Amino acid sequence: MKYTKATNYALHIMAYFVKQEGKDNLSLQPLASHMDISPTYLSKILTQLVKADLIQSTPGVNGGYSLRKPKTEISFYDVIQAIEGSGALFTCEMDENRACHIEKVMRDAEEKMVNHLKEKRIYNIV
Amino acid sequence: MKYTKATNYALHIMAYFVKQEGKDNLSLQPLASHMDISPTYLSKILTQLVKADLIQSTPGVNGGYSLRKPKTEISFYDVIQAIEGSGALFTCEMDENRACHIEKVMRDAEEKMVNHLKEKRIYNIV
DNA sequence: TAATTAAAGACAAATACAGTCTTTATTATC
DNA sequence: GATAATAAAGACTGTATTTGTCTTTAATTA
Repeated sequence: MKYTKATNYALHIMAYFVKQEGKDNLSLQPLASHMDISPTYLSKILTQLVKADLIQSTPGVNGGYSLRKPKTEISFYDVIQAIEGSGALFTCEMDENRACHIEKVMRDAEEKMVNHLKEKRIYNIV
Repeated sequence: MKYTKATNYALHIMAYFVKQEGKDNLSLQPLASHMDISPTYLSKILTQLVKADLIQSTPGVNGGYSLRKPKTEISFYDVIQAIEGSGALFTCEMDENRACHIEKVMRDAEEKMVNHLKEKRIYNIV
């Protein structure tokens, strides 16, 4: 569970979709102006959200993007995982074979963070 | 609280110091062979631990490094902070002025991880 | 004074991230 | 069927961070 700028964009984008739930498809250009991101960069992030089945897209005239699931089912974790994957923050590459006690503590710590992100839903903050 | 390879080295180094507590100063070369890190790179990490007052160093013949505090007082957090500082993992740069609700959730999540790292001591795992 | 040790800082290579540009594929409308 | 509007894909560049090396300087003991 690492974070980049794209993570932040994705979370803000999803929050916007949750706010606009029920309205028409949102297309790239208006979204880009509203979020103040370049359309091409935004496009890459949206494509990742589509692949993770959080939103759906339709090309062509009147196309755009819209939520795929009920808004109550979308956690912070879901969104971040869509962008960053689910790799651990910390990996010990020293004691290759045997279990590393340090890694264990670090993973347990990260798990507490992740659990919080699984509990919190996007609609909790719109 | 971000992590790099240097974080992992530092934690393993401190674990070794805790194990060796009470023995003579450990100097760079033996430490480097034991940890399998290049001496010059190790030196940079040790210098950071010295600056954070976790260990102390003495130059010259029979010099080296040794623990600065009672081993029961050294948390994972202390070590990581010495290497990485205490910057947050996640920062929202969008809503410059007003508080960002997304950032709030992310910071709360991180805090749970950090609290775990403050509770766990190095001597717990040696 | 010489030998041993740590500290500091310049430097290089590798990696990851942010962001742009161009081309292709799909859909609706005329 | 042609055209316009839209998303998807992929190559590419610039920048920042991290890892690691090398060289020089400073401190301490014998």
